[in-house]
Amino acid sequence: MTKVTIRHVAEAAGVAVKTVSRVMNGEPNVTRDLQDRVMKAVDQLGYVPSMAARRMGGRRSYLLVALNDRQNTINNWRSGRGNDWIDQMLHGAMLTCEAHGYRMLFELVQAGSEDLDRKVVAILSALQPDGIILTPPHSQNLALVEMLTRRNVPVVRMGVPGKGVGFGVFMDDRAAAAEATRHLIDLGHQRIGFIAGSPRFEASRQRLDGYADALHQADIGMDEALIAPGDFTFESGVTAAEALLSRSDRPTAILASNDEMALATLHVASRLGIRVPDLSVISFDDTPGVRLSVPGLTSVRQPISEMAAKAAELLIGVSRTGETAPSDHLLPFGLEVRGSTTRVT
Amino acid sequence: MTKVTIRHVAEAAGVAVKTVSRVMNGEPNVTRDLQDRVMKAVDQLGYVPSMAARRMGGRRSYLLVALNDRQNTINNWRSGRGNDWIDQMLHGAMLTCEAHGYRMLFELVQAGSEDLDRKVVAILSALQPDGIILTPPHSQNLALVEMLTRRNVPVVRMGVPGKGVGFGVFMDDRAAAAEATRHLIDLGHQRIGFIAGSPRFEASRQRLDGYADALHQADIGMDEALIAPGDFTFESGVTAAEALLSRSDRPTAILASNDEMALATLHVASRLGIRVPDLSVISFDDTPGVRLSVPGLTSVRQPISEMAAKAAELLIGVSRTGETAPSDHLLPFGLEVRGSTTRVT
DNA sequence: CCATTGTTTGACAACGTTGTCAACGGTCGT
DNA sequence: ACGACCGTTGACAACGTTGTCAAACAATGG
Repeated sequence: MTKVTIRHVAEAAGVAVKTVSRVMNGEPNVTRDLQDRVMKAVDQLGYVPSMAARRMGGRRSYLLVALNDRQNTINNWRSGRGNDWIDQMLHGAMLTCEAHGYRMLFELVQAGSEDLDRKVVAILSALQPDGIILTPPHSQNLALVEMLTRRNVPVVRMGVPGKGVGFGVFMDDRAAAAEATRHLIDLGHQRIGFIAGSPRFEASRQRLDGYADALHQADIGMDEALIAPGDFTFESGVTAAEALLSRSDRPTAILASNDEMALATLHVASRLGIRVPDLSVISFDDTPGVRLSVPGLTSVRQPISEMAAKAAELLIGVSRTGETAPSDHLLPFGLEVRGSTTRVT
Repeated sequence: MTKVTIRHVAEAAGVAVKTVSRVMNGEPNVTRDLQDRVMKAVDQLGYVPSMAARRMGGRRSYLLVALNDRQNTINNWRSGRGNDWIDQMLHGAMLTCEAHGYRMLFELVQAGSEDLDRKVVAILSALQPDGIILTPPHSQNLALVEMLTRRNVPVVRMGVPGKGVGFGVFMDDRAAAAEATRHLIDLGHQRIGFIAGSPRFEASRQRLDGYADALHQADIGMDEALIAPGDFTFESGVTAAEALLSRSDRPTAILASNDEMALATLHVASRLGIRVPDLSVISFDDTPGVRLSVPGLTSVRQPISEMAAKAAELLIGVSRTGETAPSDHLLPFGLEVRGSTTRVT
């Protein structure tokens, strides 16, 4: 019932403390016989090593830290509430972490704050993680990435290419936007509107470019009037949708740069008496709510949990073996087709 | 650039290591003079104590663990994706934790699993947290709570009354259901349907009881035919809504036991050609997506972040001072009125 | 003025693990 | 048969902090 330490296991198995340590860490050069004796004692006593002591004795902390910003995200929900990322990341990285005895701890830090560096350094000092995962918009902060690299903390940047500065785990936003647009074209749409995202995020430009790519490839002229600015908020989506849908030559389909603005578009359309067969809407991020809208929203799924799994894998790999992996890891996106996109009538 | 330990601070300030420790922990019996010298050195060097070493040396780990179940929740989204709790809890507890140098780590454990006890014990052994926060349905698991208590780990149970077994931080589901129902009655509704939740959760019964309370209080007879079973999934909401809305004497308003089933109800209503003025819908949980539906869904907001803040406060209090607080902490809910509830025509 | 009590400070051990290094015994090559 | 080498095992220090205890000193009461 009381605490079980490595010493208890060593005594029970009749071996040295260090031997138990070796077995627990899967180190080579332990005979089968001792290995079995130790494992038996471990099972019997229910021994689990203390992370704190591991960190003290050795070089690893068995801890990964994910740096999130809850305010400045692409796909947060209206009025700052709710952000799907943390939940999905945790879920995605769980298996990988569990398999290697690692944990993942989330830290919320606002990207704009003046003392960001100080805060991050404090986190490093207190937690001494074996690696750190940056989510947008932190992952775009090159100064931050370099500071971490200087301190020898392995870094994964989510949502952007690594380009040699830390690991990058990301999807191809441009290709995704192109595929989404192509999906609309294949359904017979010719006038396709676009609601842009905040220029603060690289992904915004990528998505616009992909949209342009697909139009160009299909020999559809790009009409600047069909491109409306937005900043990922519901309100900006309303404004943009009103601008697009009140035109006499209004588009028959709209590609919104995130779900929130797409839902705003549905909202406006409904108010204007425009129903889905007459307007298709497609968007980015596939956040949980979109499948529950009426109609369900077709959306590009960003592989957040897969990215997190890959991120954990990379960091644990570096921490375990010291081996360095390639910098860039491109993961496939998914186009989740639902009721909001239909063949043009 | 290299690691700054307490020894460096002690040397810089010209005091003993233990004195620095005292200052860092706000212990009494340190003269003003030394305190200032130490703080100056701390600021100058950017010293932040290592959590691991703190855990090794002292009795505290400065770590709280939140035990979540991602599969079996009231307000998860369709097909198991997305759960608002973790994000909100983290956000809610952040300030409290930060102020006391604590961290919060989330662990995902499935409630049904046979080796739940083993898993939890492993978490305790590895992390040695100063307290543990259980979310539904774990918070209902009395055996689990007792096991933790036996091991002297302070426990907060979220979403249920503590009743002397650990702390309970919760809202009054029954009162909330009553208030929601009353809201409908005040709008002139007399025939009010109810979609129940899974009996696996205590909250389901509470909500039904509250519904009954309000009807009774308003002298509206309860029609058993207006109560449809559900299990918190979108599909069950569809079935329930179809049953309720296809009646010749269909209700003019429906209270659904969670958002997902409410959205399903809107879905079905739309399909049947019933629009909002003719049907009001209200629900529980106020998950992020509901404000984006068309129309926005009126919902009872569960104070998750406030509950998490309170939970952290309680656990940190016990860990710091050893003082024990009252067991039960009732937090107010909020009724978020949006477009889905209107005066009966 | 002394005994007593309380306040401030520091020396040192302890926490549970891993890194380092040395000792031991066996195998191989000559 | 001997030395060199390798695989296996263990003794011991180290990690950075807090708990314990004692020393030095100041304040208080008789």
